[in-house]
Amino acid sequence: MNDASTTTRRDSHQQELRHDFRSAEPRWQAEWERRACFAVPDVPPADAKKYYVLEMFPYPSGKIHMGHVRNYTLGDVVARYKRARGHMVMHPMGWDAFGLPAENAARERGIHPGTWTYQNIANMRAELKRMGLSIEWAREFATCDAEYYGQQQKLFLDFHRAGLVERKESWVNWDPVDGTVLANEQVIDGRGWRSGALVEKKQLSQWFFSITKYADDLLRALEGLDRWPERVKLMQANWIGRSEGARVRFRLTAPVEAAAPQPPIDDIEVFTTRPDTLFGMSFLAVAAEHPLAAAAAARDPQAAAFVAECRRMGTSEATIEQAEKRGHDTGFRVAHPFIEGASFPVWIANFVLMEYGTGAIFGCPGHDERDYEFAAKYGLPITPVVLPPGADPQGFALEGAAYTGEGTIFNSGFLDGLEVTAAKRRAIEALEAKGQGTGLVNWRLRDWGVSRQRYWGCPIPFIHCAACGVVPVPDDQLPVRLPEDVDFSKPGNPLDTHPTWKHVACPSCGQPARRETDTCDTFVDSSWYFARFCSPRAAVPVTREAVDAWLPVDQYIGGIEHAILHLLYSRFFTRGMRDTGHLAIAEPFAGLFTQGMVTHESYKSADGRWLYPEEVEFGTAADGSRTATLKGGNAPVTIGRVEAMSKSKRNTVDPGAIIDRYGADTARWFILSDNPPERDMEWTEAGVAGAYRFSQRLYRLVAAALDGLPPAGTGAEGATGEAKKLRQATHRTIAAVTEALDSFAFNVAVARIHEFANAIGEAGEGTGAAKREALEAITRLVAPMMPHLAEELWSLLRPDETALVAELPWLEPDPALLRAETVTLAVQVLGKLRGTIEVAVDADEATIFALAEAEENVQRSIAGKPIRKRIHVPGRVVNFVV
RNA sequence: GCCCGCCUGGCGGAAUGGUAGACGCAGCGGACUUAAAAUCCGCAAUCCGCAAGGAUGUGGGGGUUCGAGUCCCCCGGCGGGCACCA
Repeated sequence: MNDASTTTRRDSHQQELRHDFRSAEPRWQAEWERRACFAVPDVPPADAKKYYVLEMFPYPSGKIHMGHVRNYTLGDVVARYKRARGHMVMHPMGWDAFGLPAENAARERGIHPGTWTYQNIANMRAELKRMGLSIEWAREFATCDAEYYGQQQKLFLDFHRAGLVERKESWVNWDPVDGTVLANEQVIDGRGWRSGALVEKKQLSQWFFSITKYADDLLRALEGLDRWPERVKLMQANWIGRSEGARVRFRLTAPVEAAAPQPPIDDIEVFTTRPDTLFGMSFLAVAAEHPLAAAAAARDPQAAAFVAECRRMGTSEATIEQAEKRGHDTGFRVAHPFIEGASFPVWIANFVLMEYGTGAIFGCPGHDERDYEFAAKYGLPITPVVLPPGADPQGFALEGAAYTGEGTIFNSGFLDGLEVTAAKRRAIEALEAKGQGTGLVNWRLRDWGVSRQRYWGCPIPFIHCAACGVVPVPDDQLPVRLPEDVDFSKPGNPLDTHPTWKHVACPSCGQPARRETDTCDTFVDSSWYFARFCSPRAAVPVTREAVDAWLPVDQYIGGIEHAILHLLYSRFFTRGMRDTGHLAIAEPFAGLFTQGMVTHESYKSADGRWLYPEEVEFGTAADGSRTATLKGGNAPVTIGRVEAMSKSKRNTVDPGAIIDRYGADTARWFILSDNPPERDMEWTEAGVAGAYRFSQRLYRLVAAALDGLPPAGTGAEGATGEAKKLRQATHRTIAAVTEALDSFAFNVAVARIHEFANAIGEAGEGTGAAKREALEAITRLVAPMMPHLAEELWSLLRPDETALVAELPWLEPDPALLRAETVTLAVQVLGKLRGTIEVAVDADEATIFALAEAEENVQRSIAGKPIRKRIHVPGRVVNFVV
């Protein structure tokens, strides 16, 4: 099979009309670099229109993948387009360089995490540069640079001074064999991924950022983010999870001896959004981590066994909620706040989360699905207290499920007859009057635990002193650097097991003390990097003049998988930095675009092995369907599903190989042309080959026309006939591509450029100046997408021009050429298309109706029936109702 | 389990509530060539029909409307997130 890398020896004319991307792409990249086309000052001049384009920075895994290529291509189109529109564009790049994979590499291959990371960065930087991105590399940094994480430590201390940092107990996944804390993804079916040991929950004292202090503001401010996708705002709102309800105190019928040396427990607090259903209560349930569960476990081995079992479930909410609902009756009982003399059993339940509300619920199985399932399983009573509209209170019974809709309260004493909303209010009033509870707004959002018991992260800058407590590291001792000499052969956190690193003098009293050995969650690193880019070498976290000028990011682009956590943490961090005087704004990202994933077919050999695409050869079966066999043999291969590219499925395509074979412009063009950027795209060999053909066609279109073109600058005004038609196509395409780029419809922009290329190809002789105008226009319209080819074409069309396309302004369409003289209207009868008519754009309605009615096929459909209604949508449609 | 999306020809997709399928990929036919590749031209949702034309059609079912891919309700399939992967 022939391909783009085969040098074909044919007549010299053909040879001449072939775009040699291999020499052109590096040449233009060097020229952009030489002219510093993409450099901007930290503080732009006052009259500059600034525009900050940022793609989510990559984790330096070693090689760029197609997801990166897609992400950075999208961002680069925006950056180049906005620059052409007259903005001063900042477009930086860096590395999200701390994290688990570097430690895994260290354990598995004995390579130092730092060495591994910086090698990966060098590789990936070179690969990204080959894409021809309009990035200002002078701003580059990695989060594992001490210059970066040292400034992060300053922010940590500033946040601490501002009351945004606290220490709390929290639960982690603990691997008892490896002696390490496990990430959720390292827990597989309840076992540690390396040791295979059953994972336990363990309580540790950890560092937290007080994100909940901003819960209300983080929720309200979503409204103002008018250039964010609605679904992302919705996901964030649900995550923050504001709910109105009540805190209810249930008195234990007898005090319970607490497990730890603490005063006995005599009541349990519950949060509920349904105080209206209190009369439907049938049990109370606490989380396995609740003090009352501990008290039960202390005196009852069965309760202890159940609590231990819950501890083996891990900390992931998905695991907990998907597990079968199970419980254990503690034997304790609580009194009902309203029903004199009534009491209910207290259970420990595996679906109650300690982190939400108070870690305890009251169960009303009649009107809550989870409570219903639980009550049905353990034979607990189910009393309906909400009567659906129109139901009969005498004969009403729940049929196999809870009723969670609106209705009227019954079986509920003083609440009877009230609607749900009114009953909630009345119940809260009654609770408050009796001192048994209070109305309350509760949030699902929890404080952000940032402690990680790992080496490859930003050290948390505190020192533990027996005498002085937890003492901040003084500013002049920052950064707290990671030690270089670390031993990954021992279990546990290498910082903790390091012989000397943690032993320091207390900054306050000078006595021997211990350094904090926890490092930061890597989400902290990515929560302010966008601000650091504005003044990347500053000796402070950010310089005010730079961030005040450049922030917020005007267009942020990245994967939908970050819709909640990364974006929420960055919004929190920006508020924290504002309140500690580093910034003036609250919202970091004015515009957000979330791209889809890159997918590919997967392939499996007969023995069930995943195969790389380059190991497979394709053919066509007798029935026309595609077949696949192993290359260099004919062992059958199964073509599997199209799914997200992943190393484990081996359905990956190496961007480097694609650029070698087709060039960066082709890769970029295919990615943009395939589908809308917010959707998942499928990488196909045929698609990229098609994109390559188009790039060559464009080159031929220009190169073949050169000899016949009038000199540059020849006016095309006053053109008639063919030439005018071409000029209309030119200006309509400028308008259409501009609109498409403004709305992220890059695939539509590509389609319009294809149509335009067809129109130029069809344009007849004698269109001289109009043809030059068209070729120059198409060159400049493709420039954000295929920047190297555009420079090459521009140099052919304007050999004497000194400016690069990258330095030219965007084109403006001539409104006079956008107008049409006639318009085609669809003519419908009863909403069904029966014909079309061509009318002058300014034709009056009577003329249009007469013309439409006269149309032969329309006549046949009306068939003499009287017309009851005539509808005319100007420029679109005529509809007759008969 | 909970929250959020997506679903249109063989494939990717286009379409301010107004001619569904633009444009591209793959396919088929033709031109060029000794031949192939490359290139250029043409055809193409499905079914019926020689044609004119008709019927069906945007995951399935229902609704609103003169008119629904688009708005509303229910269902199905696929995907993202669920707080220590990044």
